[in-house]
Amino acid sequence: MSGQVPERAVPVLHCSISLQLSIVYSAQSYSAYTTSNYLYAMQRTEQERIRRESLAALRAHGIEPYPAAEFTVTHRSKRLAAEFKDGMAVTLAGRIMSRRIMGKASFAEIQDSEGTFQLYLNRDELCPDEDKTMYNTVFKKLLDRGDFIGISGETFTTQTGEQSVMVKELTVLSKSLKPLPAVKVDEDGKVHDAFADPELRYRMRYVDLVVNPDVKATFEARSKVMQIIRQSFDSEGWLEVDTPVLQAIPGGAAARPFVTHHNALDIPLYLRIANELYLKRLIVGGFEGVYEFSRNFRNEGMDRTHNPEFTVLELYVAYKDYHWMMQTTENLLSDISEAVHGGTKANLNGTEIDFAPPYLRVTMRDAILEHTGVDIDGKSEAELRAACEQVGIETDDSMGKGKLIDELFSEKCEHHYVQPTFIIDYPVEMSPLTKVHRDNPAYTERFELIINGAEVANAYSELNDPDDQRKRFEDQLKLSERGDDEAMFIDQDFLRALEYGMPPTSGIGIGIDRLVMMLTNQISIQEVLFFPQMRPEVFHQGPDEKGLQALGVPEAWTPHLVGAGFDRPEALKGLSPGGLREKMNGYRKKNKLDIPALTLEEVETWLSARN
RNA sequence: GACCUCUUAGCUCAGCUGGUUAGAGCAUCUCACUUUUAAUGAGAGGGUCCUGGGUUCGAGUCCCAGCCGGGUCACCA
Repeated sequence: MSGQVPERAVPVLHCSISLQLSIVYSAQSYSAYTTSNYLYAMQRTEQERIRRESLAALRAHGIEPYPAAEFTVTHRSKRLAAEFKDGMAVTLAGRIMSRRIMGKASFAEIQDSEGTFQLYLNRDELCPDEDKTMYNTVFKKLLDRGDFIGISGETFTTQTGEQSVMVKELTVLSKSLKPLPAVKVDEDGKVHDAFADPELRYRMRYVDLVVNPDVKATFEARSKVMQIIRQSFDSEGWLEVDTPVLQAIPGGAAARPFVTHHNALDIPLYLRIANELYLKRLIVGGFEGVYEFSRNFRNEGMDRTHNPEFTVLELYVAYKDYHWMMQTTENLLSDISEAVHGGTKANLNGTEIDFAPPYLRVTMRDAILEHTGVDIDGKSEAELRAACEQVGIETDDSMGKGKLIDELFSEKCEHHYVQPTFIIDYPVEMSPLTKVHRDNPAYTERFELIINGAEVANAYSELNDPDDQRKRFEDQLKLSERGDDEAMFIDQDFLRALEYGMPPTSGIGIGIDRLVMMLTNQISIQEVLFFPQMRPEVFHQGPDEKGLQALGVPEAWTPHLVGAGFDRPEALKGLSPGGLREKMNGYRKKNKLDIPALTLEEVETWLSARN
C-alpha cells in the first residue's frame, strides 16, 4: 500500500475484528464467530478497538508490529543528555510517551530505561522520497502513546533550546493495545491527572512504573541498597548463601507459618519464617561470615508495615559480639545512605533522619524506666503484670515475663525513638536465641535498631552454649503450653549442631523493606514491594457458549443466556429451574425473541447436567 | 476478624434538597498546522454511575446486603 491517508473504513474494521477473535478465542474453533462473541469483542473500549485497527493496518502496510530482530541502540536518554552535542548520529529505542503533531512536522517524547528524550519528526526528513507513508500514515495515524519504537537520526537543539533528535529512520518495535493513563507534567513540574489509585497502581505495577517516575526511583533505590550491602560484605570475604525456604520445622523466630504439603514425602512443610538457624549451622560448618537476603513468610495480618512475604538480610560473623555488630551496622547504614542520597541525612515524612554514626545506645531497662517509670530490674512476673496494668496495658495469663516487658517497650517506648537508636540488653525471657549478658545473667547481649519508632534490625551475640540453648527452648515450650502461640518450636538438629561447637558469633537481621521505606520516604510497605500481596483480582473470563451448549442449551438460546448474564456454565450453579426459566422467558418477552418459550423440563435438564 | 470509609468515561474528578437526554479537563477520532513542549484552533464519538435488592410517580443521589480498595483497631518479637 502506498502513501495517503489510511482507510479506517469497513475493510480494515473487519480485519481487526477477526483478529481480535482469533486472539481471544484461540483455544476455540474459529467458527465460534457468533452474535455474542461479536458483541463481546465490541465491548472493548473505543480506544482499544482503534489501536487494534491500527495494529491490523500496520500489518497491511507490511510492517510487523512485533518484530523479532534485535534493535541495537547507541545511547540511552540520560547519557545522551549528558554527552549531547549538535550533529551526533544516534539510535534510541523506547516508548512513545507523547506526541505533538503540527502538520508536516511533529515532536514526540520517547521514554527508555533512563528517562525521556525529545524527538523531532519532519515529514521530508523521515521520508525523503515520494512515498510519505512512514510519516503521514505510520507515525501520525497508526502509532500511539505507549508504542515502542526505535529511531535513528541526528541530534540538534531547537529554537527553544531543547535537546532533540531529528528522526531519519523509524522502526516499530511493539504496538501497545491499551492506552496508558494520561499523566501530564506542566512546566513547573506539577503532575496533572496522576495515576494515583493504589489498587490500580499495585495490581498493574507495570503501568505504575511507566507513568510514575518516582515509583521507578524508589525501586532503583531498593536495588542500590542491596547492591551496597553485597559489595560491603563481599569485600569482607563473607559468603552469600541460600538456605531452605521449605522447612520441616519453622524455626528462628516466633510467628505463624504458612503450611504446605510435600506429596512424595507425605509430610507438612512450612514456608520459612526465618533462616537464622540454618545460617548458624553454616557457622558451625566453618564459614567465618555468611549472609542471605531471606524472603520470609508469616501468616499474619497485613498493614502498612507488614506484608505476608518480606525480605530480611541476615548476617552471621564468627568471633564477633554485639558491640562489633552495632558498629558494623551503623557504618553500613551510613554507607547505604551516602549511596542513595549522597549524604547521611534522609527526609522521612517531614522528619530528618541522620544515619551518621554513632547511634545512641539505650538499654531496654533505661528505656522503660524513662518512659514509664517502671524499673524492670529484678521484678517477678507478678510485679511486672501489676506494672503493666498500672500504665494501662492489658495482660492475660498466657503472658510470661518476656512478653510483659515486650508490651511495656513496644506500647510505651518504641515510638519515642525517631533517630536511629540501638535498644540494647533485652531480658533473657524474650530472647531465646541470645547469649546471656556477660555482666548480668538476667539480660542478654541483644540489640534492636529503632528508626522512626519502628524496628529495622535485630541482632545478638549468638547463644552457642548447647545446654543453655536446650533449656531456653524448653522454657519456650512451657510458654506454648500456657497458650502463647508465638513460642518457638524445638529444633533438635540445631541443638545437635551446637553440640559439635559453634564459635562465638554475632548475627543480625535487617528488615530490608522497612529500611528502604526509611530511605525513600515511604510510609507504606506496599510502596517498596513491586507486587504487594492483594486479594486476587476477579477476571471476567468472557462467555463460554460451547460450555453452555454442552449442558444441552440449544444454539438459539445460548446468545440470550449470555446476554442475560448467564454466560458460562458456572453461572448456572445453584440456580432453581423455575427461577431461571422465569427469568429467561421474561428476557424473551422483553426482547421480543422469535424463538419458543422455555419449558421447565428443558431448564431442569441443563441444570442437572451442570450440578 | 471488627469498625469507619470510598467506588461516576481510558485517566483525574464535578454532580446541591431525589426531578428533562449524567458533566468537565486530559486522552481518543476527524480536519488544519514544518522548531513544539500541559502545543494550538475547529468539530465528533465515548457511561454496567462497583454489584444485587428495597423505598419512590421518579434513584448516580435515600435505605439494606455484598465485592474490591483505603483507613483505624485486633493480630504481628
